[in-house]
Amino acid sequence: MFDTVEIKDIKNELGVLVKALRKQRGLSQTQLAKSLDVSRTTIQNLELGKNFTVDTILKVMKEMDLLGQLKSEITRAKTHIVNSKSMY
Amino acid sequence: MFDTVEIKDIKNELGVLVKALRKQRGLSQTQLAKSLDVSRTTIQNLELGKNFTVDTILKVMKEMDLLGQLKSEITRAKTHIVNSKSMY
DNA sequence: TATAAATGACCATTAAAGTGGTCAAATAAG
DNA sequence: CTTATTTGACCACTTTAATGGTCATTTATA
Repeated sequence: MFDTVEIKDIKNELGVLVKALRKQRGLSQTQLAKSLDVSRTTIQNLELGKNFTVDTILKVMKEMDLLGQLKSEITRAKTHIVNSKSMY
Repeated sequence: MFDTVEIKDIKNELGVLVKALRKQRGLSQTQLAKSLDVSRTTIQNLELGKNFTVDTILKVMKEMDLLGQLKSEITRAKTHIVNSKSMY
């Protein structure tokens, strides 16, 4: 019914998304890296689906004004837990 | 109007969320760490809002069956980009 | 088409995440 | 209350993400 989503897939998807967001704003990897105070290699690895830290992805999301939305999602998830019966 | 969300805040929120999910399933840090094949220290740092890698959080989310939802969110975000005029 | 800019790939080095261990304090269970 | 379990805090060590650089190839621009 639902095929299993792999961690590698998610990292690849995130990379593609970051690249799209960057292009949308007309920035090169070098420009984005500079404004986030990270190296171009870090941006490159992120976009290519390698492993990276949350700090890196959150810096990108902050630059793209996506932190508020993320916080909302987390709050939503938390509410969902509180309202659900344990099941375990 | 909107107060700025800080990266540190998001990491703290994520930590609280992971802890809640873990408790919901009645697991100790040691048990969760073992099932994800990471150290307890890694789980502890994640829950306490320290820096960590995406692999770590994605392992947790996979265990909690949250990878499908995350993929949906990413797809949604991508669609949003495609449909929006550049503005930059 | 020629030229410039951007990207992917690689490499040596540095910084930091992850590991496995211990111990004291907090929480849960008896 | 007493005991057992869990958790937060450290610490030395290992692994790996991040850095800064170069170079070849792809893509955009004049």
